[in-house]
Amino acid sequence: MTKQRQITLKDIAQKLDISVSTVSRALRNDSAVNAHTKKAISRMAKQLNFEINQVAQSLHKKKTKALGVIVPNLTNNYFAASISGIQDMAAKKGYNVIICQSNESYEKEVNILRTLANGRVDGLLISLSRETNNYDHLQKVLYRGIPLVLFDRICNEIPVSKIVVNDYDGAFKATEHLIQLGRSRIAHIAGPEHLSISKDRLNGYRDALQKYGMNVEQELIRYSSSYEQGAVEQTNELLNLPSPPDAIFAVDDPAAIQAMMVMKERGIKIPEEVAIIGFSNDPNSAHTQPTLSTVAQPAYEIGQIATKHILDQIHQPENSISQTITLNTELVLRNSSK
Amino acid sequence: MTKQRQITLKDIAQKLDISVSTVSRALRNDSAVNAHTKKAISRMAKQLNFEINQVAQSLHKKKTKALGVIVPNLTNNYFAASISGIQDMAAKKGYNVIICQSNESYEKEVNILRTLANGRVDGLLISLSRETNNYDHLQKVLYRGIPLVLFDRICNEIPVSKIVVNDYDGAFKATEHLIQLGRSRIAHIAGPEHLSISKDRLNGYRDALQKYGMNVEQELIRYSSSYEQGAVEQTNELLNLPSPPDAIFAVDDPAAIQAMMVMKERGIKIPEEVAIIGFSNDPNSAHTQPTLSTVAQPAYEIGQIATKHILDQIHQPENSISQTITLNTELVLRNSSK
DNA sequence: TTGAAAGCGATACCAA
DNA sequence: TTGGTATCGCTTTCAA
Repeated sequence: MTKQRQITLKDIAQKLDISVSTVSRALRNDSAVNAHTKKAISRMAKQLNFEINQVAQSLHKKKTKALGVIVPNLTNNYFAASISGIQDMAAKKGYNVIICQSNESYEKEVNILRTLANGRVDGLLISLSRETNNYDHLQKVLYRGIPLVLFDRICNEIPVSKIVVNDYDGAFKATEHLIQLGRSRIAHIAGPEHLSISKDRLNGYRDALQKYGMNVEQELIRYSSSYEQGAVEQTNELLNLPSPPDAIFAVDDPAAIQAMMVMKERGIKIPEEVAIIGFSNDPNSAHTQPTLSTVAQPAYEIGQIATKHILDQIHQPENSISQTITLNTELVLRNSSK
Repeated sequence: MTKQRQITLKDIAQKLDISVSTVSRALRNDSAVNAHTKKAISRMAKQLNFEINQVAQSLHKKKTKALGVIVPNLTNNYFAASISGIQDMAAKKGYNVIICQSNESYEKEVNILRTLANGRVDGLLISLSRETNNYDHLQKVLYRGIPLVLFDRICNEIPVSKIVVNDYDGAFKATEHLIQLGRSRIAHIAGPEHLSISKDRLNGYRDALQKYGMNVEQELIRYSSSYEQGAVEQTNELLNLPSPPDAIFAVDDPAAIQAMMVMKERGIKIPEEVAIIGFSNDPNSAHTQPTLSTVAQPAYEIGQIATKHILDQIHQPENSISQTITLNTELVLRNSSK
């Protein structure tokens, strides 16, 4: 199989003995081209199997028709769903999506951002790694005039559009639900301390307790140390307390599911002894035993909305203002909190 | 915030009153550049916050340092894990990954392929949509000399490297396991008919039955019609048979989980009345009630290997031969088949 | 060791 | 309606 050289405008021009400019115009359906010429050109293009070179086009137009996406982890259902939303919306608008995962590493995030920002993409959608608590890399991208939108794992230090769910409200509702179930020692398995989602969910939890006149006990709030197995450790700590919790609100479904595994191993009855509720409505949560109550986040929609925003910014950079869009969550009650 | 113009080699050259060529050489650490000049250039580059324009570089080199990936669906755990493997390996070798989903549509797959192949990527990794049974679009890409590797959802009609698991063997082992459990009416919830994975798994199922002297009954083999809810229908059909099955081998875990839901609704005891086993070792399968037996596929590794292969082809197109790499599966026995 | 100039492929301005 | 030419930013050959 001989590697076929790429067909260019020049090839078509030479075959038809006309100029490259005319070929270019004709293929873009410029009205200032004779109908006959146009027809001949498009016929020849088809015959030669011509496909335009997007790289050359990008260089000239300074537009790549590509969006960059950086997420902590692709295998997390939440991010997979968001990306699916991003990808569908981008495709609809004629954009490609370059996806990178930071693997929860700040250093990787910085590197990826640097390479993506070098003319490869017209805009960036980012969900921050759990390690990220310095935002110079984002600031740099902004300074270079590249549109940027944060989603889910955002930070408040950077003035860009952000798409999030109402984490505070979701956490509040989840905690309130456990209270109304009659639980009195409600623990919280918290997320990485400096992430805004962790803070917001923790605050929702705290405020719900306070609204119902319950104490916020520090020993019932546990932060994870490692990402993968964090909740295992936290759950064990909670269950080992002299006075263990009778309910747990976990920062996300993976954490909740880990907690459930620990409790099952220890023979603790869910929800009779300990009720539990997660966050994110991971597909897994509908299949656990017992099925897991959770707070549903519209992941796919977040991806779509974030994409719509970045495209708006790309197409009309002048009249686009940074705004934070907060979507609502929904309590999904299942058997783990009955 | 004023949009900063992109810094180019020319800017550095002008500031230092030297030529663009020298700047280009220096930044690539060409030995034929005076050490002093080099130092001055790299200092200036840093000072101006210079980042090379990859699009211009790509145009010249005819290399984009990007790989294209097309999968049917990003939210499927199997594909998410494969992509994670692709992405990690690609990043390690300095490549970006452009990810697209065909949403199981042949038409979309063709379109995506067309746009990606236009100079955007140096190679393509594809897992075919369930609708795809014409391979002209792949042939075209091959003819244009763009390296191509198929993984998981492959076809045998195109002479390229393929990375798959031993679907036949996995299915055989799964079916054999059900037989050894003492089950006598073992059904198969099959995948889309023309996909090679469906065929191979079906054959493994058939041969296992035959090896043990059991009949292959057509009524116990059910193909899904729609993708999303296919297994629901198939399961109901099976359970409504005059003589329903006492075991089910499902083409993948999502299908198996759907089947379990149907059986639970109908009050059928798993595994006492009907044992079930899936395929792919989806993370969900460890959390279902009962936990789901399955056949584990090394999704992440498949992604890594596929990427290694495409990179080999890109770097040494001459001595790369098309080969099919078959990875082994592993039986994961849980409570749904005890 | 350095510079000038051509070229990658497409677009757009200015002339004709 | 068409063609010539400069340009996008970088690389590379040829000459100096």
